[in-house]
Amino acid sequence: MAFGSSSSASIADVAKLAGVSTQTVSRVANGSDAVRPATKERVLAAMAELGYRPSFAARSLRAGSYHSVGLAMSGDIAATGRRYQVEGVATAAAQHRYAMTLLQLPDDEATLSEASRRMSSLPVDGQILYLGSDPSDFASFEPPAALPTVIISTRHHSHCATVSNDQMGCAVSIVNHLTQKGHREIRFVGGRRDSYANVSRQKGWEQALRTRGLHVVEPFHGDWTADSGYELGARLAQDETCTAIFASNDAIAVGVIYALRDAGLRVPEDVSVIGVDDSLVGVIPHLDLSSYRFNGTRVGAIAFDLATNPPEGGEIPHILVPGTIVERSTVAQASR
Amino acid sequence: MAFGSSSSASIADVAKLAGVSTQTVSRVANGSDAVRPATKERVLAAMAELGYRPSFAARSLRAGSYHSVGLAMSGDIAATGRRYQVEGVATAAAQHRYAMTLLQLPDDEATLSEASRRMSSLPVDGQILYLGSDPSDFASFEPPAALPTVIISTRHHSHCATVSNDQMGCAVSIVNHLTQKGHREIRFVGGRRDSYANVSRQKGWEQALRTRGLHVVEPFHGDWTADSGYELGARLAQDETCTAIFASNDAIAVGVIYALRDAGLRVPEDVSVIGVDDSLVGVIPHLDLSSYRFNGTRVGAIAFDLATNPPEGGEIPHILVPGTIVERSTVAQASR
DNA sequence: CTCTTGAATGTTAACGTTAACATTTCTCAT
DNA sequence: ATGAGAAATGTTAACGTTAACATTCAAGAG
Repeated sequence: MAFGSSSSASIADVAKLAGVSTQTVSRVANGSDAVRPATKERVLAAMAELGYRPSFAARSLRAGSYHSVGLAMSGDIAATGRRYQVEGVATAAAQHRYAMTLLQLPDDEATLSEASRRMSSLPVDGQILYLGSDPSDFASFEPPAALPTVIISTRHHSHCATVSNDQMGCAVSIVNHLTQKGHREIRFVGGRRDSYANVSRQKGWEQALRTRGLHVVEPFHGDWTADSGYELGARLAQDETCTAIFASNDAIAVGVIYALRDAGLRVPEDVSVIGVDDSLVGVIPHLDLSSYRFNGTRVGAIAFDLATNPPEGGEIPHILVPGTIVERSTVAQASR
Repeated sequence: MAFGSSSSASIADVAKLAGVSTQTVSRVANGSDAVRPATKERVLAAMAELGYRPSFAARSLRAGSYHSVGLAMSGDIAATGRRYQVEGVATAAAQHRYAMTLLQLPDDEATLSEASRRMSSLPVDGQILYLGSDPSDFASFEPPAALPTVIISTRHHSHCATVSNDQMGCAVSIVNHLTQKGHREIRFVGGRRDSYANVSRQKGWEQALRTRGLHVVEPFHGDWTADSGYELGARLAQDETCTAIFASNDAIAVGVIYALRDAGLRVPEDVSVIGVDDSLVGVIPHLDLSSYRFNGTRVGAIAFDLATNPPEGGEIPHILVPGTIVERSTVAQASR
């Protein structure tokens, strides 16, 4: 058992103990087959005895790359909607045997340039910036030449590749889904007005309705909670013509459903309700809620690819990843 | 604008362009005040022109440390219960201006030794291992001498510092809370039997009841979902004497509440219900659920401390971090 | 004008690793 | 035995940075 050796043993210490050159130790450490089994044994024994740990610093200095991708974030790692994308990047990295360096920024330093500045001195070959919906320097930010940069953002950026969930597409899909079931009076119930995602969903909904020549009723907005959904749902219950409701997230959808039921309407027989994020599975008894599930895994995978293997020239990519509808409860239009 | 320079500029390139020595560039890069303003200007200009990015590899090779902590995980980063601890580590790291290297392991490689082996070649000064509830090599694992190791685990380990949420303490607190309100017939509704957390909570509940000489009724177990909670709640509704229910998580608690109400009981007037994790805030209309909230931030902070600043000798720490009860709905015992 | 002093800048060496090349050792056909 | 060729191992140099020390320079005192 190692004893008192303060700093870790280097390849030279191992070499000396095993009676070989450092290069041979290096070969063993990297699994080269050009080492005699007997020698290999001795080296491995020496490594074990000294508790040898290869120096990442020296290796990557030599190699000129880190085999690691950086992810800069502000706010909660695991807030709904965010978590799957973070997980997606981590999974993509794991699959490529890359490490991932996570840099969490305090909210008051959550700008692209600050994130990039900090990331520059970390061991990463590429960076993925995933800040709040709208960092203050979004337009003016220029990525460092030495570090391939990807922004997770619904907005297009003039210098950086961008990827994100397709918020507009989400709305269009949902409207599609409902119209295919015969619904023509489809209302939108929004979350916070200052949320980019919420605004995009509303925009997509409105646009999809107009394309089809359907009736657009000015939507209500709340604050993403079920209680706010309930309140807005109670108002919508007065709307005699409405047969389908698109809620901007699942909590709102749940609130709306409860309000409709409390107003004597049947869900889904009278009114179909669908949410977004598919975040409430298993959490409410006897409630199967249809929802739109984003594909965070794919967003993460694409962000990883673009950051570690940036396209040479040409267009700057702006990729919107579609999700899918998880159908559990909406029904064909019925008369009310 | 930089143009075509394939690999990043080094300190030597900057020095040459600015007409100074590399040491002066180094001084500027590290904010030393022993550089004349005019010189500093020239160096900064050269850095900007070349898109200079300091080499993490060279710096840490020189320094002998990485200023970074590793977190190895298996499974979902953001599963309930896990997310706050991950976030806690990330936050602690950010506060100390450390980076965090996240290593995600596929489920079939989720052993402590594999995690440690992979982490050994990453740029970290210490590692935090946070695998599933019970990795196969928990008992036999020996941490590498060169890498301070902390395991996030409720179990005690003979060679590694361990930290975790105090599951037993959670149960004891909840029983305390309910007995203080006068409840004496307190039932437990469990999640999955193969979950370490669930088993600990049950054990703590049983122990706390016995200490007080209270009646212990053999608990039901389900699968963590609200539907399973509903089913078990429906059975408990038959239990005429029960006045308080401790559900092993919030979804179960919700299921139980609905079942009790459907059986004609009032919650909380007839029966108080409390859950664990405080995970359902804002997602169910008009439902304020009392819950036990773990202190993941503190678990993360302690894990970070132990990993980056390991105690010299003496006892191997095993720290259980208590959470707090978030009281929203339980009431004093009433007759039924 | 010289000397002293301190500020500014430069030089050297070392951190641990591995690609590229050089050397030694082994194996086997003659 | 001998030499050719292959296999195993060794040597050198370079990756980019900065601490420690060395040198140069500027400014003020005498």
